[in-house]
Amino acid sequence: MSRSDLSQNVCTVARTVEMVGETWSLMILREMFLGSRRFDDLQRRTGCSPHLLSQRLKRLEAEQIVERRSYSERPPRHEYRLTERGRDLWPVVIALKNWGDRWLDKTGAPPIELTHKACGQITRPSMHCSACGEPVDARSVTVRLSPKMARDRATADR
Amino acid sequence: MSRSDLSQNVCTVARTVEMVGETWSLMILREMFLGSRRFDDLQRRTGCSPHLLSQRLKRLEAEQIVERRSYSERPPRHEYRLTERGRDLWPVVIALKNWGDRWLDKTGAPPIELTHKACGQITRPSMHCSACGEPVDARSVTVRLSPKMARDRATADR
DNA sequence: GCGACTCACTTCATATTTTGAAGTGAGTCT
DNA sequence: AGACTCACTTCAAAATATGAAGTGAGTCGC
Repeated sequence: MSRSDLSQNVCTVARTVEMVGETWSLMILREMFLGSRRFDDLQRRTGCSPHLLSQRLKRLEAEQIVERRSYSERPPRHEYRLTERGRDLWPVVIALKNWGDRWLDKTGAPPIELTHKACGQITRPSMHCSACGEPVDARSVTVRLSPKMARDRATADR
Repeated sequence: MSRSDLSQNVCTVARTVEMVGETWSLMILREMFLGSRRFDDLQRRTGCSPHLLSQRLKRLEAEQIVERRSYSERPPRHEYRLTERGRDLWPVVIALKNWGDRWLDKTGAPPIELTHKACGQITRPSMHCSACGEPVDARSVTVRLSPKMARDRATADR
């Protein structure tokens, strides 16, 4: 199965992975959440080659995750902005950050520090149950697949 | 900059992306969170080629995200299990799922349904502030970079 | 009005990765 | 004995990524 066949998958994780689950797409998203908007900034701060950056931005634009807009006619200048769809990928980047801060950082002081505007405290957002509000992890839930998803996986068994 | 240079990055997001931010690694993780443990199951249910699956599992094992263990001497049989480190990647997969459920699913019934064991309710975990417990998103936080991280990004500017 | 510079890319040759089909080897099952 | 399962490995072809160099519109300083 080729990577792009994932878009046909019933599983929404698979389809999301197909859209943004590439190294440089994730790096571009990180960088945009840190505030970069311009091509050159993205290129230097992510370390991505201009060729690939250009390809990735086109894809992210086609997927309506980023928007390309002109902010000056003369000289002609553009910038890339996250759409609502794009901003909604924030938890993915935060989840990656949390894992890295916990398991890869040796200094104890994470390279990116977040402050919650509303409460003014330094925060490290984590997953909570939407029903009861308690923290949740892999072990605190049970999984149920929709019939369609179960069939999809069964079909792959042939 | 090549993909593997990301591991030298100060940013823990970059380093995490380098470790697990590949299409098939993420698919393997999804599948393991759904309960698959055996090579063949992973292969068929993710759709990954056996060659690549083998490579990815070796990498995930080297990174101590999964553990390979024998569950039968004769016949010789192995299974792969998530370590604690691996289980801690759950929020990444959930964040991908949430995004996909919101933006890609047209049916309204997500293919994977989670139930919180403690409260018995169907749940869709989301990010909450670790300090005050309120829900947080991209717009509700301010970002501060550590001096090292700021330097790292500045250096890339040369 | 010339040369240097910035931004936002594109082009191209080379290198690396992925894909998919086929094969392997230990062992069980009938 | 033959078919089958599991857990892979091998290999060639195809797809993708990398990195250096180039482009073109425009500005800035002298």
